[in-house]
Amino acid sequence: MNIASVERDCGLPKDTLRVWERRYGFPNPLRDKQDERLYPADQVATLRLLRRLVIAGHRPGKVVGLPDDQLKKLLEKVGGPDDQPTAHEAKQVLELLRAHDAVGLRNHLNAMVLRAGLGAFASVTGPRLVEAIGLAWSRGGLEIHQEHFFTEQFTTVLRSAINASQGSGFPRARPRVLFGTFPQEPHALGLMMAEAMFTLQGCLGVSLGVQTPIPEIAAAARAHKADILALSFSAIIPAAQASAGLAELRGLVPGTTEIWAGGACSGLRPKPGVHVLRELASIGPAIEAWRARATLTDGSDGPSPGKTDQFASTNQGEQS
Amino acid sequence: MNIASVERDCGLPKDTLRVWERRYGFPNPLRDKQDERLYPADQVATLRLLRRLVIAGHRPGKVVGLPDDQLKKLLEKVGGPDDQPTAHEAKQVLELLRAHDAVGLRNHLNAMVLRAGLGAFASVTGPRLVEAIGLAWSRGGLEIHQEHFFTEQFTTVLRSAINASQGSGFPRARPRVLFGTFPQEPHALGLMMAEAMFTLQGCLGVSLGVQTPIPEIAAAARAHKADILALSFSAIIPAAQASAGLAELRGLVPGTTEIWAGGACSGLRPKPGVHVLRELASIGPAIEAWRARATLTDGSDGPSPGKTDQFASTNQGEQS
DNA sequence: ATGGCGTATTTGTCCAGGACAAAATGGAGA
DNA sequence: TCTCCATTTTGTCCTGGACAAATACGCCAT
Repeated sequence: MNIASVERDCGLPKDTLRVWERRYGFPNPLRDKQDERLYPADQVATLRLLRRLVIAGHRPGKVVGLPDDQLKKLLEKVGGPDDQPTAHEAKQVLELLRAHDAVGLRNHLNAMVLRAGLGAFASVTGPRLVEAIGLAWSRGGLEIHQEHFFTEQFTTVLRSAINASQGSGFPRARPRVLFGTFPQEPHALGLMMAEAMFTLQGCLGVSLGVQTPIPEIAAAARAHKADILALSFSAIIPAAQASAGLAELRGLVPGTTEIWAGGACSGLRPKPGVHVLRELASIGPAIEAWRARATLTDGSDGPSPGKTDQFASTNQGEQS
Repeated sequence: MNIASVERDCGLPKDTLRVWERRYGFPNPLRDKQDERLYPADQVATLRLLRRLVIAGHRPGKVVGLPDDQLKKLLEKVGGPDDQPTAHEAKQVLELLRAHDAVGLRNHLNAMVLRAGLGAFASVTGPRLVEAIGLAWSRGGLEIHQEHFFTEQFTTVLRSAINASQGSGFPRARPRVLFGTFPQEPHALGLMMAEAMFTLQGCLGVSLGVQTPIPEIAAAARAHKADILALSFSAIIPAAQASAGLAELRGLVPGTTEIWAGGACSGLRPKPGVHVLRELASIGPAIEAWRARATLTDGSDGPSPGKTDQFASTNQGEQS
């Protein structure tokens, strides 16, 4: 396996792979006749363990080079003790995942949506479930393909629930909302849960999907005459990048378009012209507030700017 | 904009950006105080044009360094003259896209599915539409965000059609099908259209989504006891990589699991243990053939291997 | 003990410029 | 017109050095 394949499969950049080898002596790939690195399968597997540990907060210098069994022992400890209520809710999902029961998983997720209602599912149950699955993965209790499989089923269930709720209710023309993520952000579930929350308020949202270049997001916002630009940030986005990207975006879209940012990214801070919604449940009230502002200013061009800080709730429940 | 951002936004690897600069004198980025490249926005825009031209078959040595207006002139010529029937079908969709009409686009796509029926849509109309949109993009007639937007709407419509058809019809337990793409392949539409074709035959398919590492695909196939592993390849996958990946995968899954590969990738060739389906419409007959083989061998462990070449149709209509 | 702050270490990303194989091109001969 | 071989083009990989941002550590004051 060459260095480009390892980069794709493990998510570790080429430069990082080379510098780990230089500094820590691991990985220790073979070389082909042109002196290019050839990574054996077992080292690639170890690199995947290492990536999980690094994401979980371990420092490369402390863990790179350790034998596999020690790495696995460390992995079991990440994330602290099991969160009881979450564990209970997620337990059955994990069991279905481990049993590879596609039909059962789909039915179970559908039942969860029906029981909780779409609003509670998208703002509370769903995020909690996604977090639990991510935690299980980082502990090594799930294979990558099981996480892919979960994502796919979750997407299907939530998407059809959104579609179903779109026709009903009280559809309103405004605010017009555009959804998207930055190019660094491949995580689609947080975005979709946000979309659900907006849909429940009668907004007909339009999604660009994940990983759209910032100038393109801005161009789309202008083209759609969006009232609100909703961006989702998972924990993997470095705080500085999120901040810089939001500033760039703020400069590219008209002042009448509000920017709402949410997600588990720790570096998300409210700034002039950028609202931060710490949890998905606050989307509903925020839309109501927007509409109140809109009618106040005659509703033709959206609300006037200002009153930013009412969005900066202190709660920090949500995750991507 | 630093080199990593440009890599993400333009899809050109860092090494390529540096070597173009060295060889052709373009791009010609500024430098910050640590002597690192800073790309101005206009050069990034030109790089996007260049990427389109290179994908369309132009050689970097001939086009890198040319002024923007010449590049745009070249872009208008790529893809040959308009394909008349396709152009007619896609015209309204393009108009809706250019008008940023979310509701209209959704309704139009839904109407297309209803008019053609899911089978014809997923195997003929849909691929043709996707190809026309891709062509329009490579000619510069569409912004990136418009293509994202189209993908999102297309996904939503097709996904709900698949869901709706899943309950009805004559669900059969076999064959069990697993869908996925290689890590290099981010294109989800081809995969989903294939999923639709399988679903119409009563298969309850399970999707891993895009970009799953090959060992993980194999692990999932074993875990789900898949009868068929369906892989989608778009034109961006180099022939050699597709071939090598399929060989690797073939060695990792049991002989009772068939591998079916399809898509616009030119390098896709049938080989021992790997079936190539050149067009989506051939999926239906192929499943019937599988079932005939399955009952022949008592249907408990799937059909015996062999009779590979019946799948290697000569037609080449499909695209990813 | 606890919290704030300045210094030291760690870590990821970038650079230059060379090398080479795979792919594409072009020309010669059948 | 087609096939085959030499030549050019092109992308990706290499080494080893550099540096800033992030993180940990030691110190002092409360």
